Amino acid sequence: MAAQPSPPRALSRGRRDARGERRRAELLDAAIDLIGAQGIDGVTHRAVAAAAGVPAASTSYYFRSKDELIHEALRTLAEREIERLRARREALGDAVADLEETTEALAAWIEEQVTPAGRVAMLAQYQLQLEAARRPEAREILQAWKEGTDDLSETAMRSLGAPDVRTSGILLVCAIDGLRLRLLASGHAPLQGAELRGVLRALLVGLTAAQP
Amino acid sequence: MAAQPSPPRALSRGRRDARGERRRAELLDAAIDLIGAQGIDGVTHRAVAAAAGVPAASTSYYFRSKDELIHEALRTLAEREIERLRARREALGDAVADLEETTEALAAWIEEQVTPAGRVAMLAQYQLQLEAARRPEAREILQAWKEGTDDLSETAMRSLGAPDVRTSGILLVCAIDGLRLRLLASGHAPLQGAELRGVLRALLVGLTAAQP
DNA sequence: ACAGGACCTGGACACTTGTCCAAGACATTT
DNA sequence: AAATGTCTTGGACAAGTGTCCAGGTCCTGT
Repeated sequence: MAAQPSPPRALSRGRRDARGERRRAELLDAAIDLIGAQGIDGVTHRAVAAAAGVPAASTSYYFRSKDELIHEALRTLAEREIERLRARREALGDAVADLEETTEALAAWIEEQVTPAGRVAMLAQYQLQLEAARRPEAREILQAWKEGTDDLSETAMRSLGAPDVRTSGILLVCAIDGLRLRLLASGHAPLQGAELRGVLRALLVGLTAAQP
Repeated sequence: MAAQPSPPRALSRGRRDARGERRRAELLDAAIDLIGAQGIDGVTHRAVAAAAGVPAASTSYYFRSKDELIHEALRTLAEREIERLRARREALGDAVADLEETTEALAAWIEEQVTPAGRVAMLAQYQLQLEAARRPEAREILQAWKEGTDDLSETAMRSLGAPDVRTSGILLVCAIDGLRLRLLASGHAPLQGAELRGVLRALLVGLTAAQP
């Protein structure tokens, strides 16, 4: 029996090469796009490889299994979005804010996400939420994300002088989540620019005024 | 050439027999459960048949294709939920309502849906919404459903004396949708009985008070 | 130049899937 | 009881899937 060299397959952890890192990232990007465009079950080794423009076996080289590929893709997506949230939160700071500017910021934030480019990320996020309803591993990924949105939302409500920032923060997050889902599902935007701002202003006013 | 008899396969429309109707309904029930428990792609001919306790070929006999099976299942689910909504709406009538009773009704409505039994229907609904973001056929099914929820929601806001029932109605629906999704995704209920009622009361107060 | 490792990939395997068929079981009408 | 149309189902098929392997290529350090 020849001395068995350390098995070359299925490394996927402990990489060294920069090329490898890059290709791995490309595969994850392709997987995220696929999740948004086709749903989680649209993610197959062959589809991901084709979308990334690489041969089929690559995905098996960089990921131990399809589950790991999907998991890593969702984790990566969450990481990015959390970073975006953190940046916004940073930009907001602790300054007291006007109702109008907050409304405008929110509307812009939402409209930016309804962009074709943003759609993918949103769809992938909702996919993740449904996944979380079923699999605890996904719940873990979602946890940090949720903290990010809650934090940003609380900050916004605090800057508006809301009495109970926790409750109203959660409500704001949920309302926007529901709004975005509605925008997604109905295809055409049911709430245009001015009307959307009206709705958001009403929501903010309501949440700010409410006493627990 | 023998005279070809009318092809016996793929009827799926134009049934006569009552047995057939019953089995078809059982298959649809099984499919709906599967959608809730495993997602839309958990629906396979064999899985549906197994869940319904019938041989595998049955599903192909009653449905022209897997797509038709899924479509019919989603349609059936929507039909049922719309009927539930209509009944609620009926019960509400046009009476002026107390903030407390509306809060209580809403909370009960939500808590009823977080039941294991209700979870399946909720999950299936969100699955449908994501499907609608991708396929126009699903959008059609969702349309009637959305009208039902909006109608009920507007009625509730009107009975509370809200100034703009359309806007606040939509917001109420979206907020509750977001809340339910959060409940689903986080597994454990993050908003218990009393706290949930607090949040809902705040939301209703806010929406009622807001001036457009 | 060369060795060693990481990277890369064409091809193969077992398995699941959607769909179909042909033959039988059953009910109802004649 | 015979006929007729529906229901029922075991089995088969091609297509697609996850995963693996054996051998290749490329880069980096010496």
